[in-house]
Amino acid sequence: MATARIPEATVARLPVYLRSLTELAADGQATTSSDILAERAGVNAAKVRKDLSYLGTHGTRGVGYDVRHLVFEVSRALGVANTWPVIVCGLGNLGRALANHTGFTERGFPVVAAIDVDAELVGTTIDGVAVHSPDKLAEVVAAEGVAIGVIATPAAAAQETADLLVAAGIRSILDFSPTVVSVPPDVEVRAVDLSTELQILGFHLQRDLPPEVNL
Amino acid sequence: MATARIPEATVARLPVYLRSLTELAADGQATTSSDILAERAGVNAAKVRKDLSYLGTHGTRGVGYDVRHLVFEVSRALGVANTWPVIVCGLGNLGRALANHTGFTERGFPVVAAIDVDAELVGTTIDGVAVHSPDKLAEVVAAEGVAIGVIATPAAAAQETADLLVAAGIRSILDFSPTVVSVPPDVEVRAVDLSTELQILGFHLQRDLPPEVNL
DNA sequence: GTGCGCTTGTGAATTCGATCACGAGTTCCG
DNA sequence: CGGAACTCGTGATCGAATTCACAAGCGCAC
Repeated sequence: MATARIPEATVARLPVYLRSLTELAADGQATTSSDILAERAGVNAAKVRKDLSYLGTHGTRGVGYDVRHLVFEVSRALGVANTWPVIVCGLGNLGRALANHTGFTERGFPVVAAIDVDAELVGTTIDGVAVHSPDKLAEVVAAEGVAIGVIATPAAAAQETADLLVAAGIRSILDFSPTVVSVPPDVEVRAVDLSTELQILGFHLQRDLPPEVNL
Repeated sequence: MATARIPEATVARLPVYLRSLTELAADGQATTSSDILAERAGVNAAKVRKDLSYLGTHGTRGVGYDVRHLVFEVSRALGVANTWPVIVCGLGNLGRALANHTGFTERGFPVVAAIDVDAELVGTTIDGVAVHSPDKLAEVVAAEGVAIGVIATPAAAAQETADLLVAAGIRSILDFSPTVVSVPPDVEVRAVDLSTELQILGFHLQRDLPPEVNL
């Protein structure tokens, strides 16, 4: 019962397993194996088995896993039954795209509000999402039961936005700005930095084309 | 000269260091220490020193690092001098935001073209980016010297898109679709999955609020 | 020039994650 | 019922990344 500690690396893979399992279920597969799951999730079979073992999940030796039961187990581990309302801060290109993104609501992360400094936007709604001014943030968070803040502001406003979110009681932040925001230790920040991702790809490209030696 | 192997984890941090260093330079700091850099980059000082040591970089004991020199070293390691043209595949909410995003060009990743299946869009330009039909992909890639493909299509089209990119000779892919695409081993894929990120945050939220025991 | 405070660079220790390899349970066939 | 084929669960091993801790180098003050 006491779900022992699940390693961070495993947690990061659970959503992928869950998607693969959902597909398998949709395909009418009643049962599956670590090999098949591994193939679908793009990892190796031993890792799948070890990851699933942390859930206390029991497959059946010689047979495999029951797809529906595994969907249930992984869902429970991830807490998919819960709904975590999200607020999007910053309605530039990216913020707008995120506010509109339908995939979030489907997975239990409805975007319930947005924040922007632009007085023209405040008071309007964007795809059904009401836009508020930053100084209303705490109020909105409380009213809507917001659990997760998304930072999609320009870099210069990111730290300030993070501070507002923290002050409003938010403890989970998804940060798309190209900065490192600092927050109290009990707040979790996941940074998604598109430029960094590209730069990592660029690094490897450069590495694979070595003839160019210096600048 | 022979830049020994730089660990993957270090490569992923170099862009962050580079940003911090650029800020420090803009602030007029001529010199800095691993402590200050660590603070700015959100990591610890020993890690900064070890990471920088892989670059063969030499700071000065008792003094610290010369900011300009370090900017130069990190830039060279990352190959920032190079320009890697990008093509965006799929012009939904996210694809459009990415195509418009100005930050990419600034960092050497200009979006030079876009692909979409929608016949209404093909032939138009979105923020100066020409939209082509998927069957022109190889042609466009060759003409524009595209180095990196971004997949921003719906999940169902992601694998197909990846196959097209690979066939067109692309070896670096940034994948925003909530899927695992399979590609030949010499192609690098970095997956950025927004739903997964949210689910990981959700997992920790659930963990920190344990009173709810079962469902 | 000597000593002190500061900061780097790096071997050593530790932690964490990935992978291997195999024992054990299950099904099915003859 | 016996054996073959299959697949899970997991201890053991391996490797990568992080962290520790300290010797060595530098600059300044006196």
